[in-house]
Amino acid sequence: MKPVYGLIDANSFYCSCERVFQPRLRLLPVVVLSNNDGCAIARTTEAKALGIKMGDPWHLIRKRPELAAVEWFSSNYALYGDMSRRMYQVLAERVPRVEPYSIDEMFLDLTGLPGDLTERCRSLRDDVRRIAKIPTCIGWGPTKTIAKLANGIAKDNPDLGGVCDLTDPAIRDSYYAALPVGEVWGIGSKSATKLEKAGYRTIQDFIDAPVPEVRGLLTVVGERTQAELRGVSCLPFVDAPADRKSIACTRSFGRPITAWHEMREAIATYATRAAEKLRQQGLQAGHIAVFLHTNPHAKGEPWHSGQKAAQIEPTNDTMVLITQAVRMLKPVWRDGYRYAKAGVMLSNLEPAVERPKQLFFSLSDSQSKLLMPAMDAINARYGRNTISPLAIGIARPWSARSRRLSRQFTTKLEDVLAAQAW
DNA sequence: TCTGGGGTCCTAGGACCC
DNA sequence: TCTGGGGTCCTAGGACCC
Repeated sequence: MKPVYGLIDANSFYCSCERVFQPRLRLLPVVVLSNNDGCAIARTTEAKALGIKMGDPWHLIRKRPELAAVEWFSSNYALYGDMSRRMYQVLAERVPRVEPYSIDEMFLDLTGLPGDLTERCRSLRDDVRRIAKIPTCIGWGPTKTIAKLANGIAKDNPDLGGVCDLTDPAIRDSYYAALPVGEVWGIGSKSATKLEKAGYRTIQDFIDAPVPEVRGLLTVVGERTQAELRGVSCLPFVDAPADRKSIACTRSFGRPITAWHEMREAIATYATRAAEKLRQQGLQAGHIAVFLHTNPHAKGEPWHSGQKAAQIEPTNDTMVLITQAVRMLKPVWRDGYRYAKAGVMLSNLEPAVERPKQLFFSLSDSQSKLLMPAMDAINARYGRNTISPLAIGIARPWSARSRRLSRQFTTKLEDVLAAQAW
């Protein structure tokens, strides 16, 4: 049976999440900003129409007079993550196999489903809208790459009613001839430029290019994309998420850090957060890396960046990871610079199982086995950092800005909307 | 004048994605 | 004053080994 891959993707997902609980935002231009209120990372149609681009630095563009009425929000990941879960729920109850791809996108296995696919996808879309309150588009075809393309076409052509079927090769060809190769999933700006220089401008040009040449320009990755566009499925449906390979916590600061004790706090904070993520996923890390750097955009300001990494005895203990991270940080820190960002990255991940290791173990090993779960339980119940190592500081004046954060409408009891009827 | 071949593992860097 | 964060995969090159 020929496979049919579908891709459902939320429209302006973060903005749509904000609109669910603030109906006044309907029809208004809305943007959601990245961490630290830095860049625009989600825009509604109305905001796009005003010329706001993905990744535009907000502090630079907000001064434009025509943007005065734009509603903007800091990222509220607790809300978006929960809305994503609801979206998944609706789909999982209606489609045999759903593969989450990102926070706002899911692949659907539509192979062999009875009835008219267009009707089915329309009603899926309606259900997500009605139950999870999120507007979406759905595209489908014989490969994941084609499904992605179909989804993009549905987004760009409102007259299609939010769905696009690229099963028919003749219909595909008409789009292939008209669309630039950079529209394809997996062809980024660098690859698009390479292809254009070699004379391949449209998707059709790319498909017709000799395979060895594609391989030479874009390696096996490009070769695979080309095959997928030809209708040969190379990217299978994945039922279970693959094992994580790395976990990171990196942040820009709300203001530059110039003092060692603040940088130490920041790294300890990131190590703490990374360790929490490790334990949530039942993993431990055998490799840790830290980095810091000054502001790459500040012309004329002295630049410094540093990084250091090391293998460690596999652990997911917050205290151990803080100690290691700070130890790694010391040699890369230099006085006299204005640091803008730092981070902690953990890799060589493995399941956190009991295993015989060092010949000499300390008492703290067995203590932390009790302490970490207790800390996690308390913080899960009463909120992040209800209890935390003192190393992460108390006030954290360097932490990221988040000046217009909406409420945690769905995940925090105090933030739930109240309705009154009488 | 002459200086092997083949394999593995690790890391850094680049490109991509959302 | 203020320009994100978190992932994946691939390749090239070096170290090392026999």
